Amino acid sequence: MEDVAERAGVSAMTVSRVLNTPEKVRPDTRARVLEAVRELGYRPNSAARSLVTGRSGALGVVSFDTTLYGPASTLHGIEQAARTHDYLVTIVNVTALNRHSIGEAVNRLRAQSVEGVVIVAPHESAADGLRHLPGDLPAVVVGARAGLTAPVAAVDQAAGAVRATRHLLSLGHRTVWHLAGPPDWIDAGARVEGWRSALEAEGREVPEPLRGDWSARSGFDHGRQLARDPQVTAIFVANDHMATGVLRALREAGRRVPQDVSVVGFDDVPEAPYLWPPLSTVRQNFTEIGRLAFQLLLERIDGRAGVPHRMIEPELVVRESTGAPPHP
Amino acid sequence: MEDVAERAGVSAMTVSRVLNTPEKVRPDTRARVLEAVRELGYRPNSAARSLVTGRSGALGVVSFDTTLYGPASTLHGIEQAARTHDYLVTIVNVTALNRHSIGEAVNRLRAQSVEGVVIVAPHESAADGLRHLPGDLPAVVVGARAGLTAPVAAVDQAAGAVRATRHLLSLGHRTVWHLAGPPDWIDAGARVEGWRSALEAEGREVPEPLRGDWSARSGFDHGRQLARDPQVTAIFVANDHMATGVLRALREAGRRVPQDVSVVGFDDVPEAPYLWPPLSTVRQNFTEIGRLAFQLLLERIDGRAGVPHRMIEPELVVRESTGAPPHP
DNA sequence: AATGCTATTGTTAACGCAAACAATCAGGGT
DNA sequence: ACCCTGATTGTTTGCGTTAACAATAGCATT
Repeated sequence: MEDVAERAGVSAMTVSRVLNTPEKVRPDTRARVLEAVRELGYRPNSAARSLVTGRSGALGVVSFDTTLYGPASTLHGIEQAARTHDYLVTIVNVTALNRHSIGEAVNRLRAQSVEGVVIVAPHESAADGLRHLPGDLPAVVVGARAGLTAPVAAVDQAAGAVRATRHLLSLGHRTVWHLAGPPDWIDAGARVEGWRSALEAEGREVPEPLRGDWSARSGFDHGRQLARDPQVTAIFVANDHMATGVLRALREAGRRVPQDVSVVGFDDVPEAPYLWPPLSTVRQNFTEIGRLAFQLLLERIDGRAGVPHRMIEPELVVRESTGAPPHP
Repeated sequence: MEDVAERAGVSAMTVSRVLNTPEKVRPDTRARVLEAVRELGYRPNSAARSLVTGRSGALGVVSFDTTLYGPASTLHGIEQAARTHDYLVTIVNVTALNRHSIGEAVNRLRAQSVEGVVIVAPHESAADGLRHLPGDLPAVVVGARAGLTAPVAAVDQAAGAVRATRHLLSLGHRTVWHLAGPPDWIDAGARVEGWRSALEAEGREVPEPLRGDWSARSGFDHGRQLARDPQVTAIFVANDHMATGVLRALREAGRRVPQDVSVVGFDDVPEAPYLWPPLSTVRQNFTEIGRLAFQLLLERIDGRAGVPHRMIEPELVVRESTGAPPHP
């Protein structure tokens, strides 16, 4: 910086001003400085800058397996929003969501002086870790239950499940079976609750839900079981990947979709319209969640606002995997 | 740090040593210092540390849309490997891979003092940007053609295409049609070349390849066209998502898979075994690519080695979407 | 007891930048 | 000509850490 200053015939401080508050420097000197910067290929040192300002321009994201469609999209949304505000995003994947692993991940990020963290924590078991977040680091949680000290951004999973279930009932099905996600996942639990409440509101029988693990494999396995029961005419599957497996199981068992059995998924993955048949599903806007999480975090970093909890409404997308039940 | 030093009755330098080179400090003083650190809740300031050491402990990853399965998995592999070596990973997504956008992304990362960058750049048009990388920043490229100044880690796409094509020929098909990826993608081009060379090596007719855009939708669209041609008995599709669309198109046209038409995909996405029928495909180990890229980058950062180009061999996975051609 | 080592700890300075305050400059009014 | 004001630029200082060197302590050897 000193070299630049000398070349432009000004002091180092003026160079600093040109870079940070250009409007406070006369246009002609500003031009001289910029020219010198260009000629010397000068790049400010971010470490020195954060040392003195206390700001790093970096955010942390703690996530469970960003290979999954949901977390990957959320991360993408966060990164997009962060980029427009000149923040960089640093990620830490955790293989388990418990108090220890979350604490460690947050500490690693904090050691890098991130200004705040977004924790994508859709597990019940993460709750403990989330309650013990350091109080001095701005944090936002995605997809957790409310009631934390940190703001939460989430999709209203239960509402989505209600819509899926009502849709199937409105087509004339007597009741709706449910292939749920793993017990520890908050989203899975909320979808079960939504499904159950929708059935109960109409006074329908509530079958025992099955438990999958989100994978197409588990959808296939449980799908075979459901296919054997002629009573089953409508299935609400907790995500599209499992629904993919269910579709295959039904087909192998000779049950046609949607003539014999209707299927609704959850997520609306990009392939959903091109499965066979095109899958009716509940779309959650992960990118929007990411954007929202970033907004909340920014408010926190800037010291604004309290502990808002924001819900995003999911949207039912009706395609060809749902229809009226067969006439017996 | 001064406070910790005082509390432990040592100098600040000793505190620094306890944290960085604990073996150089007597066990009892080390214990005292650690105790003081704990009591005061002291955390070293990474900005000050990198200011003086010139190392930040952060890597950058520039990628095109980490929502896609391949880039997401690669990123995951990089992050995993980085974590075991105490590096943190900062990501920048770019929406286009040209010289300008790559340069900008790299500059943003460099402004944050990353020690090196991995560029996931499977586009032909990225080549220009990759040739103009700053020479003073360690960089590794994933999925580009060789011939750069930076090391390249890539899956041998052509070899995978050869395997897929040979597999179909060995089942008795006269020739193999190809639904390729977008022209600008290096992987797409390499797969076309592999497919073509495998056909030519056997003296088979080489049909005009179709061009999709990786999406299930484009697979569906082109699949309908292929389904109309009774000559078509074997299709090599450049990725699994498009193959998903092709399967649906064939089904709608009344052509059975694999009895009438065989289909091979590429990638082996987690859902591939649960499509209907289970998809034969070429598996590329993205996680391994990520790990490899990190290794190469680490060598670069540590000043070891030259410009190695490493290829990973993909693996053909035969499932139920391929079989012998129909007897005419 | 003196010597020479090694292990351990301390002191000084510098990393590159921006905050706070100080100085200077240009113009407007009297 | 003089003072006042606001705009612009400069000077000093400190952010928290570690590298480099200096000093001391501890111990074995003669």
